Amino acid sequence: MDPTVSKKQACFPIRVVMEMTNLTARQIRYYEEQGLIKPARNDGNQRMFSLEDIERFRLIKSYIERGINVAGIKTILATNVRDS
Amino acid sequence: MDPTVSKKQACFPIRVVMEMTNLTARQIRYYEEQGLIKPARNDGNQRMFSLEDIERFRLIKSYIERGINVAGIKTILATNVRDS
DNA sequence: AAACCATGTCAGGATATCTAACAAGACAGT
DNA sequence: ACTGTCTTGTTAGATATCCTGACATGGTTT
Repeated sequence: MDPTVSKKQACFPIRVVMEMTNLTARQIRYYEEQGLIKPARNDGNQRMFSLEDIERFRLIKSYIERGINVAGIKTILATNVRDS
Repeated sequence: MDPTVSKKQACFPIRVVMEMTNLTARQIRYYEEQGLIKPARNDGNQRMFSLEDIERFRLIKSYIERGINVAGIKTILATNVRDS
């Protein structure tokens, strides 16, 4: 009865993701451009993010803060993630 | 570690609520206008809804479908809800 | 018939997001 | 020191979304 959001449900616009991750829109788009993440799009071509995406951004951010560059993160995520 | 959304966190724009509730934007705004619900607003004055709001809309919708009018729903919700 | 209720629809304006481009600081290699 | 690459900022123009207010309409009540 209580409403929930499944982890894969793409229901968050970029602004909310910015707030939830403390990343800038520029960073979010750049990480996508670099293939670290592939958010869904709505009919108007606007990015829509899931909780899984947000979790991934937090991971990315923690790696960035540890000084790992995008190429490294890409490799780490590729080997860690079972994309079903 | 896993990301979650608290029930009171206002993170859904109206379009997502439309999809999640099968209500029209007109209905959503009308129910607010009638005092059935009071969604948050972001800095740009756009409505931002929480999971609690969505739950409330589902409740409202079920009453509407049972033929109860807005005045009746208002009373029901007012007596049922403990607004902390 | 007149009034009211709930919703649709439209217009004009404000806000949000998109892509593409250029700028710039940090850092690496030469 | 120079050059190139990486990451992020910023800006511009276009598109998408959302806002309020107004009028329209079918259904119900009086």
